Amino acid sequence: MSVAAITTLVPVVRWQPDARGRLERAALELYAERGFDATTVAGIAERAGLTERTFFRHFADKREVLFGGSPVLQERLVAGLAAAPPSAGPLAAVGAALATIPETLPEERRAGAAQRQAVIDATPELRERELAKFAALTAAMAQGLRERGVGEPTASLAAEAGAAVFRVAFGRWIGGDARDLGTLLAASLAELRGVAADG
Amino acid sequence: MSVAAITTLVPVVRWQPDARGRLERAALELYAERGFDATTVAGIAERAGLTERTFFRHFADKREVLFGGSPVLQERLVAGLAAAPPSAGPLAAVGAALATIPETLPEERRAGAAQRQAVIDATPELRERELAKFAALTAAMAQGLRERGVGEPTASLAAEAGAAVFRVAFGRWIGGDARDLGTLLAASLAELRGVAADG
DNA sequence: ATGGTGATGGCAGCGGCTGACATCAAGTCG
DNA sequence: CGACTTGATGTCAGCCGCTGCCATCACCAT
Repeated sequence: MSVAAITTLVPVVRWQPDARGRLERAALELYAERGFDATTVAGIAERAGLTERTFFRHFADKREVLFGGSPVLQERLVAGLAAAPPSAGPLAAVGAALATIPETLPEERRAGAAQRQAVIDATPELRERELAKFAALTAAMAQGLRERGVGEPTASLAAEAGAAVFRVAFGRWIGGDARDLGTLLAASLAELRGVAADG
Repeated sequence: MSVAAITTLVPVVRWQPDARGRLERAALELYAERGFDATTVAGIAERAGLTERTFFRHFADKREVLFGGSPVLQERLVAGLAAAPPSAGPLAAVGAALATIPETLPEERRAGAAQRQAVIDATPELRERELAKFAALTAAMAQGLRERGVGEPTASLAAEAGAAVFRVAFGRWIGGDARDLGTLLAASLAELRGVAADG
């Protein structure tokens, strides 16, 4: 038996790629199968072919593993705000930022997003974390608006409005609305404008 | 030595009163002195003259001990909504509900509220819990408005507006604004109305 | 007296999370 | 080409949050 054959029996490369992604997928599967409370971090790591200690090197805690996409989304939104034409008003700039979201959440990810949301909705601890992520997102957008020269409280209000639009559109998207996310975002924003124009 | 004297050496009553309140005070003190993370539940219980096990009979977890007043506040707000005259519009009803808050948070509690808020602001885990409590409060107010016949999305928007007003007024109150909480709430609500009337 | 009730204590144990140290493939540089 | 560094992972010990289970015992009703 050659040396090459031996080294092939044992992993050729020391570590399989994308440890973080494997942990995220394993966690979502287990949370969906058994529930969040009945899932142990050791169990997640085992399914991912890793150890518990490694899990905590990638994620701060057992909840955070479901929110790995949050920083990406936040960066995109802030970048979208900065890229909006200077002439655009606060809500128009927010709309431009929201319009970049489908790049992060294309149609292929709809089913996965829905599964993830079902898990979150079923677990108080995860809903709490989701609120915190939303608050951070809203604060970042308010900051981005201020950097465009928007004053307070307009910046905070517009950011809150943007968050509300996202919530509504995202809920429709994972709820099975046939329209794509970009269309839903635009429609929800238009509805908000309609409501604001009334009473 | 009489039997009466002996029973006085050892506690006359089996348990000191207000175990829950003692735990709340001990926790706030320790969180303020050493920080949330450096405080153990066993330490809180010890300062309160109880055991760790008893702490968890009164509070679901280490964070919840700072939010014992939340259900009371929520009940008052919902009751205030229900008590507002039927002719009052959504935001006026919310204003009437907010006006009942100073009964729960009178001037004497300002210093304690400020200390508590400083601890919360210094601890991510506690800020997360605070967000959850606020969300619950907002949902309860939206529900109360719906029971007054207010439709969606007006009910949710008015509830969010009420929460924003409370946040602003409360922040000013614990920030040392000389006006009392009732005045601050009314002023903040008036400012919101002003903003809404503009662009 | 007798027995029920409710708040608390004591104890064992799981699991989340952390610090410290070891391992070892792959890259870097002389 | 060999020594040295780097970085992702493994291993282990240990604290602490949190829970289930059973015991205790003042108080209260009958």
